[in-house]
Order: sequence, then C-alpha cells, then structure tokens
Amino acid sequence: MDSKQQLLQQSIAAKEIFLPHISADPVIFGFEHNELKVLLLKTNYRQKWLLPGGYVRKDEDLDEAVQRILKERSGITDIYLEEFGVFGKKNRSEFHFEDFDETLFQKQRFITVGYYALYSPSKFHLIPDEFSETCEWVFLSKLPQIEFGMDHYEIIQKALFTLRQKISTKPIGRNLLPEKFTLPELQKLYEAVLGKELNRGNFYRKIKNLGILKKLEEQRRGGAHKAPDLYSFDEENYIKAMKNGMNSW
Amino acid sequence: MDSKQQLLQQSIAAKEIFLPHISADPVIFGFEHNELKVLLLKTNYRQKWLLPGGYVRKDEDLDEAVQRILKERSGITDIYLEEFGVFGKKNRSEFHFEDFDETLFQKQRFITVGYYALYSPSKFHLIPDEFSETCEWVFLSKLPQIEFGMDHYEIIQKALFTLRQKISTKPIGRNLLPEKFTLPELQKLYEAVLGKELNRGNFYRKIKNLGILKKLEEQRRGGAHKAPDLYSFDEENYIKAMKNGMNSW
DNA sequence: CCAAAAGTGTTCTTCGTACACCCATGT
DNA sequence: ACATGGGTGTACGAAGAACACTTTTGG
Repeated sequence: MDSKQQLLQQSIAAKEIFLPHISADPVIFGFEHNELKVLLLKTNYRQKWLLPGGYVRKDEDLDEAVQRILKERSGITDIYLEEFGVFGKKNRSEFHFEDFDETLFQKQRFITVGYYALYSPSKFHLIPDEFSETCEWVFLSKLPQIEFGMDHYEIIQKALFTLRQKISTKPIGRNLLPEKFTLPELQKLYEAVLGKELNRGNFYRKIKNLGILKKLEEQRRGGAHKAPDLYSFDEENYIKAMKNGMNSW
Repeated sequence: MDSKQQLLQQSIAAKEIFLPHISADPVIFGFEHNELKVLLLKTNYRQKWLLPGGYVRKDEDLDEAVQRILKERSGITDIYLEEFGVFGKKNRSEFHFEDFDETLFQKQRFITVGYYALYSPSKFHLIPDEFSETCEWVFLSKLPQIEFGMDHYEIIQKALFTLRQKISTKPIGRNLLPEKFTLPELQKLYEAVLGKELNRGNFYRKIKNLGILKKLEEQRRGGAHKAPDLYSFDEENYIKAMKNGMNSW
C-alpha cells in the first residue's frame, strides 16, 4: 500500500474516531554524546520530518491523547509531558497535503497543542508506526539541515526555549541520565540545555547544595586521567526541589 | 427573547462560522483598592459567572480570535494576551447546557485555550454583549463566594499562578497602573500579585536598580502625611527589562 | 613522572534581608 | 508638635563569579 492510499484509508476512520481541528504534538528531548536530540518521524508521504503528533479521540481527555499518540507512533510509554504552547495560525499546514482534496481528514485546519518531555533514549526501543518510515533521534545541531513539514521546526524551537526557562527554576536530569552518572556528565547536560559553558567549581557547589544527589561508593573507571565519582539522584529531595524551585544558573 | 431562545439562535449561526470543539478564554486582571480583580460575565442563561470566552472563526488565527472575542464580549481592545494553558478534559462542561439536546453548538465538547492579560480598568467602559447580563470586575477575594460555570474557576487559578511566575522574572505594572503612580502603589500591586508583604526599603532599591522608572517632578498631594513622589515607566528600559528578565522577589 | 581531568578551597563582589534613621505633611 | 507614612542608609549574611590549588588516574 503506498503512502497516499494509506492516508486516505486513515482519513475515513479518523472522521469517526477523532475530534476535528485539534491535534497534539509531543517534543521529546534526549541527551547523548553531550548533546541534546529530539525524537522525530519521517513520514512516508512527502518525506518530511515531523513530530510524532496525532489527533484527540472524541472520548478521551487531551492529556490522555498525547500519551496514547506518543505510544502509538514511537513506542514510548510512561512519560511526563508538559504543555508549553498552542499553535493556531489558520494556514500553518497549508501546503502539507496539497495532493489531496478538502475531504481528507488530515488536510483540515488544525490547532495543535505542544507538549515537551525529557526522556532517556536507552530505556526503550523505538518502533515507528505504519505511517512512518523511520523514528529517529535527531541532534539539535542537525535540525537546520533537515526538512520539516508544516511549522514543526518552530514548535521545537519554542519547546527548547521552554526547557531553558524550566532548567533555571527546577532540577533536570532525572529522566535524561542513566541511573548512575558523574558530575561532569550532569554538567554537560546543563551546558547542552543552556547552550553555554558553566564554571566547574561553581556548578559542583550549587548542585551539591541542592541536596538532590547521593554520592555512590564507586567511580567511573576506564577513561583517561582521574576517575570521577558516581552519583545517583536522591528521589525524595529531587521531588522536593521540583516543587520548591530555586534561583537561576 | 429569553436566554434559551437566544442560545438556540446563536447555535445555528455558530455552526457556520466557528470551528467546532475549540474555544478561547481570556483571564483579564485588573488592580484597584490594592487588590487584584478579574473580568467576568454573568450569563443570562443559568446565571453562572464565566470568563468572557468564545469560539474561533474558521478563517482567523487563534490569536486573532481571542482579541475579537474579548472585544465583542466586553469592549476591551488593544491588549496583549498571553497563552498560559489548555484545558481539555472530556467532560469539563458536562453539566452546563443540560437543558439542551446534543445538537446545540455550545453543548459540544470544547477544548479551551486560556489567555491572560493585565489591564487598567479605568481606561475603558465595559460593555457586556447581548448574551450577558453584566460584565464586571470581581475581586479575587470574592471569587470563592460566587458560582462559576464549568471549570472556569480552575482556569483563573492557573492564570493567577502563571502571573505569579511571570512577575518573578519580568516587570509588571505598565498595564495595571495609571500613567503616573507612586512607589507605594507599585509595591501594593506586587504584594497583591505575590500574595505576601514586601519590605519597603528593599523593594524601592530593587525596582530602582531595574532602571525602568522615571521620577517625575511632582508628588501625589491630598493624602495624609508625606506626599509620595510620582513616577512613570521608562518605555525603552521597560521593554528591555521585559526581554532580559531578572531574578526573583 | 607528567599531563589532564576531577574535585576542593579562597577571594571578591553582588544581592537579598533586616532594620534604623531622617524627611515631609496634614491634622 | 507629632503621628504617620515616605524615602534613604547601613550592616550582615548568603550566594554567584572567577580562579587557584590539590588529588587522582592512565600513559
């Protein structure tokens, strides 16, 4: 079945099941090789990269919808998503389905709700859905070089901006790093999100004063030079710090 | 024409003009007598208080929609609105139109987008639309005593929370205070938003260091005791401060 | 033993907090 | 003149910024 046939078929079912005009788009961030990456799908149709978004069922809450969509399109489950913006320009998807007539469900005007989340890529196996060729992590530095459908690049930009705001008041890392990690690794994560270098000494002191870390009785061996200490997050204090907030970086 | 007839009539036109399932609700904050207030409408139908929300035309951007809605329902124009949340529970308006059958446009499931803004009430004359009995500023302290339709109380709560977050990083007051104002007045505004008292001396120093104020060559006469100096905002620096942000209170 | 990275300590400055003091005005 | 609120100054401590120093490891 080619991709156009596939979309037409989906369209018929969609009209029954989903609310018209409303969609949700999750922006999932990951961290690897000291760089941030985003989860994207390359659709069979038109070969453009898109966020793994979808539609809202008539009988489910919006929150439930995003969770389901993400699961169906990528295989990711159990992830905390946070709304960060609504994209409602009337012609935001104008040229995306130009091969189809107006009866296609997917072609109608959509107002989309953006959600973002942080997720550790190692935790699961990506499974693209039937409409997508690939489901891939794409590094932020590569984004300007790939071709997006609709306004999805803009959506990612805003998600990233929101993440930067967030890191200034709440701790980040619990979902992006493995169980055990080193302080230099955590610092690299913060630097990747903020897009600037941080002073080592000051970072160490500040993060330790937050009290969200537990120092383990082991080091990460294997690298050249001094072996760094391993840490894990102190669940209880981490949750407290999430609520209370802090100052800035 | 009674209120039920009115709603039925509106329903017919609405199906032509508006997108289904999507609405926008503006939460407009004002400041008077050292207290915050919110702009609300009391609908003819069912006598519940509601935000002055409405629907999105098929041929307008979402941003345009909120502006138009607010203008039509209250008379307010030229105001900067900022999205703060989406409310999409499937049964959020379940009991609101129970006197009607499912064909009523207004009764369908709506996912609503919340916008908030700050506005100086003195600047305009409130004009309720034809569907509303009154268009009124209601003080925050009175909110628990009035009866809201749907989940609009919850929406206001989140708007207020967002405003508190915002005041911590960006200056506030430009839209909420008259052209000329005194530092004690500004401080009262901050205290009202934050819900706690601030130290006078520290507030003065901090706000002055922001450089967003212009001291005028006059005082506010008439009150008892010492006449306080009048200030106005320095447009240029205010806008800068809006962009740059600052620390916390 | 040395280079390089990890971890700690020191100093300076900035900024928030608390509070004291002076100033101006209407009663 | 004096009580009251407006405006300014000061002293202390916490926290950020910059940087020096020590420690540990692999080569």
